Amino acid sequence: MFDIIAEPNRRAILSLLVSSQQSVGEIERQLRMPQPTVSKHLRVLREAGFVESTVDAQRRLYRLKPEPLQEIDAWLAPFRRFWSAHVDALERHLDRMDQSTPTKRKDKEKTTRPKPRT
Amino acid sequence: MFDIIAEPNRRAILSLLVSSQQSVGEIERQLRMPQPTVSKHLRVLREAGFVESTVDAQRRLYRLKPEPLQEIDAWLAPFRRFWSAHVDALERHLDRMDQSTPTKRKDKEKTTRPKPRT
DNA sequence: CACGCATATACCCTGCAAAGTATACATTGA
DNA sequence: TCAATGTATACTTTGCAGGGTATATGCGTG
Repeated sequence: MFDIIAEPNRRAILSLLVSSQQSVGEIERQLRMPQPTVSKHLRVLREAGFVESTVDAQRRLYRLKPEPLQEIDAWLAPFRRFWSAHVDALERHLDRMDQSTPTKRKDKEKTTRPKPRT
Repeated sequence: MFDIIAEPNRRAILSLLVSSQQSVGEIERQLRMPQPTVSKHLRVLREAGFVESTVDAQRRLYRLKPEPLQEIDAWLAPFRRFWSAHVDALERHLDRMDQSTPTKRKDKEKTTRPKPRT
């Protein structure tokens, strides 16, 4: 599942399909990649359940299926909890620093403060 | 970035680190993988910014850094919109079904829908 | 200082995934 | 029926990532 989205072309295809379903030829033209490449990646995506296709005459229309990406989203959940906790801690820490050492700052190592936005 | 988390051992390491920082040896033991493997994956993770390390005598303590995973989370955003839109549409559809056929219900297994693809 | 523990790195080997090219298959329309 | 279009697949080649083994490096301790 993670291998699937590791491939940049496949991610591009998925991003294309998020707006609406597309035929192989449309994907081929928009992403400027050779047709066999598109077909092969679509096959991988289909077999992994990321997309499904319907037949429209000679064309095949591919559309997104949400489940696999939802699973990836689910995998991220513990990490989301992790970093939101850390943003909170950082903000509390910086708040205390700001009032306890308003004029001096050591900057011994990487005390460079990045933008603490989420 | 996506290549990084495509590797199962690396995902395991990241999942371990989400609870607290760990030394190489601790990771090695908990995941039952050879030490060079752990070190090599940690190197990849460090160079990609997923983890950072501090020195504690002969040990090195590795801890999670949130940014790269946050970017992956951000990449998922459009897809989240996609599938929630679909859930909404499905729910609206089912709502209409519910009021258009209000009296007839096989009140065996109540409103259990036949596995609607979310 | 020498040893032992903890970690990193060098090296080789193997498998596999992606690209490219050519070709097969299927559907439509004349 | 044939040609054209649209898509899938077969085959080969190549690069690279990951594993295994051995060894190097660094840091405490007797």
